[in-house]
Amino acid sequence: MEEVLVSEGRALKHVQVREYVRSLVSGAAPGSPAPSERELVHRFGVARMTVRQAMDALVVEGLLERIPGRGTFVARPRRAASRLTCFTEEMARRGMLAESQTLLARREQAGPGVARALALTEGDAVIHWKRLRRADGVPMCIEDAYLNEVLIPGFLQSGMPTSLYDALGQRGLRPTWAEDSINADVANEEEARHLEVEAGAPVLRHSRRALVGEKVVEVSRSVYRADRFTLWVQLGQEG
Amino acid sequence: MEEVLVSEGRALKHVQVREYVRSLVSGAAPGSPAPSERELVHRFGVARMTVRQAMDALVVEGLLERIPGRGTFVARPRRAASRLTCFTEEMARRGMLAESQTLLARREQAGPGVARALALTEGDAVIHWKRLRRADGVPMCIEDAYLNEVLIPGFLQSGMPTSLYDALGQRGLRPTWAEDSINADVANEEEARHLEVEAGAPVLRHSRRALVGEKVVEVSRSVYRADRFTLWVQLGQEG
DNA sequence: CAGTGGTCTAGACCACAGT
DNA sequence: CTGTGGTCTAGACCACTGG
Repeated sequence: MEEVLVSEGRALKHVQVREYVRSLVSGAAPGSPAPSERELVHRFGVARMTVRQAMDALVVEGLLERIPGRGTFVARPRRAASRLTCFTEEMARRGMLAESQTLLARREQAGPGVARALALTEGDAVIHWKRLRRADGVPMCIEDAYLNEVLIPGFLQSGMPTSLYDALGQRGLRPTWAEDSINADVANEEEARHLEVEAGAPVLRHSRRALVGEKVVEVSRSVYRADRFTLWVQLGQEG
Repeated sequence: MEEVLVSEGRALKHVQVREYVRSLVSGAAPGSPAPSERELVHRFGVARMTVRQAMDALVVEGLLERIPGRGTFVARPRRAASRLTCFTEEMARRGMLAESQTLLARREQAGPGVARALALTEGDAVIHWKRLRRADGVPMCIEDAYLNEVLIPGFLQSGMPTSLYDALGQRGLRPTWAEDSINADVANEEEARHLEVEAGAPVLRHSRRALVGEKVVEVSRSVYRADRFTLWVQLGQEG
């Protein structure tokens, strides 16, 4: 929760120590030793509690692991639940090149369904963006998204990005939460034409409601070619 | 990581403070104030850093929230990612009654694929359990599961449970991690017969590899009627 | 203004690892 | 044995909040 900021002001000591240690161990192999607390006390001329505050943050973060009597070490990366990604990022993760062909991109007034999903009032401005998505040149999915216009003024004019979540992130609006539903269906005529399959071919239908904090930034429906796409989810017990 | 234990020994002070505060706020409404740090200092006769250590743990845990200049308050429950559930639990969550018809339940020797998935050696003993699952009487899915026999000796003899994860939990083996894959397909003849749909009807295919710690306890493939079942997933940014 | 949490100091003793 | 992290003390000053 505590953050950097204050571009000119002096940095807090525990932040200095924390970032120093982070830079030391970034890229280090799991199991590598981090500096001992007392060594950092001498190097920075601070109290040990200050060093511990710095190290605590990195331990909670999962970067370091303490072993009493031995020292502090780089933790092996904890199993990570599925990252919240958009199509572009997901394809990149799979080593594929994502391309995008915009079928529709305009400002609209929210209808009742979209307004409810975006937690807006009917008639509020939304951005409607429909794209055909390819991976390594092969049609993969049709994505039909609505964005809350109030949160991203000038989005349509700013040149449409490739990676939606990356673009949102640059505005501090990268989704932190998503509610997805997934089911199976068969392609209708229009979908089949775009996806270059036979009508009636199996498809995966994916709906998403993406939030940043309490604000809904995106709702979308996507239809994926089942012969080209399998969804992967990794779930942990906690949150 | 620090834990209670030492049934006879004296409890650590920060643990005493932590558990005192936890008991105070358990059941309290979000936004209710917790005792101030200095109040706890006086009540327990400890240093403020000790109190802060206790409170820090509860803040990291998500139970408390600090507001500088105001105080410490009961946090509203953070959004929870999808719980790791089995069919029985998932149907219960939807307010439906899960029933189960065993199609096959026996001890087998692991074939190459199952052995790899369960992190065993080919020929190791596994439990093969195939069931037709109904919700409110309607066929919903066919689940074909393999369990690591070594981890659950006598499972077949102990009377098959309704909720697999509940039964595993009673042996301390409730999965804490799952790797799922989901895609769309059409039902083959046998599946269609069991699910009481036409062959070629859309279905959702769901594979799971469920672990507790580092041990793989279950691998399964399920096929769901797409007209009766939609998968829901809630994802957070972190883990 | 008084009260809160945020940061920080300069020590201390303990249990435990490894040599 | 030395060095490590785990715990704890008794203060201090700060920025911020609310009345």
